[in-house]
Amino acid sequence: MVSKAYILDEQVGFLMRIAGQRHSVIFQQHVPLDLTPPQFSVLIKVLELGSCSQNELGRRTAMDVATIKGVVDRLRTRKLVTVRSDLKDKRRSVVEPTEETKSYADLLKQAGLLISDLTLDPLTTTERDLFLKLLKKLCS
Amino acid sequence: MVSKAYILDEQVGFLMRIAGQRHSVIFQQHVPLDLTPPQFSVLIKVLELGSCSQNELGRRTAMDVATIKGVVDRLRTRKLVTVRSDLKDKRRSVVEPTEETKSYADLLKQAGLLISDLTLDPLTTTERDLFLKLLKKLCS
DNA sequence: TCATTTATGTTTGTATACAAATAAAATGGC
DNA sequence: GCCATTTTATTTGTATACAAACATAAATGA
Repeated sequence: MVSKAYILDEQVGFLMRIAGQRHSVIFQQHVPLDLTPPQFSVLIKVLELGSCSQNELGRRTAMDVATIKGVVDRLRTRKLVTVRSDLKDKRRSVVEPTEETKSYADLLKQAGLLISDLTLDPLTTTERDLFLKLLKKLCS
Repeated sequence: MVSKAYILDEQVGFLMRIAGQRHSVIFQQHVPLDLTPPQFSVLIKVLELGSCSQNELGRRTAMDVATIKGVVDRLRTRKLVTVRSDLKDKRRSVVEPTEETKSYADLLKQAGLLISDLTLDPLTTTERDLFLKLLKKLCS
């Protein structure tokens, strides 16, 4: 009774990790301000919302409470966001983009589009749409 | 001059991260021995090779030299691999599976197949093949 | 109102992930 | 054989990622 072959390099989890590594390299080469992907996500989201509690920001960018705290802390240290406590709900930390960050808004979005484009470069237009459609199905 | 819309939740990098999170949950629920994905990959690879230097193991599982060191160290602590220095090439650390690990080989592979299957569950058979084909294209 | 539950944030600990610097050993070209 | 280069491994530092425990504040229900 021989078990079915298990080729590590063909498993979906392994391939997603490798594809993610390639994406990281592209990201790092083209992102402004030396942002990491999580930092970039938070800035984009807080620019979109204008103002948001730290925990909600975490949920909207799919980050754990402990993870979002670290990311926000580092963005605050770099003065890319401000953090203040909410007077109406004393539990909440309100995160907002700084003026400097607002001035980078367009640049960040353009870079984001370029990074996505370069990441999907090995695929044709048709394949890209299909890949994104299937990838979305694997997100829940 | 308005910049094109940038929807974070539709970017390939963001979606890959979310899909990876879902995969992680499935992985954790079904992997034997409470292994992490990198630990699992290393065990599978070292079972396949029988014996391998630490750095080569890293290359074969797409891990940085510093990362593979930590993974191997933790597997060694748990007595799932042995590490000895190569007499022919004194730079090398030779990593090998323990007897216990060998006895788990089939179980690990079966779990790996199940995890991949559950991860791809939202897709039809045709979609799975297509997704994996496109994903491979995005790996280099 | 008051006790229970829920929500928000912090802290600690473990495990990747990778850049960069270092050290030691092997290899290649001459 | 000798030197420059390459390979292997270690160490340090930074940044996710997440579980778990904790404290505080808000909401809820009887």
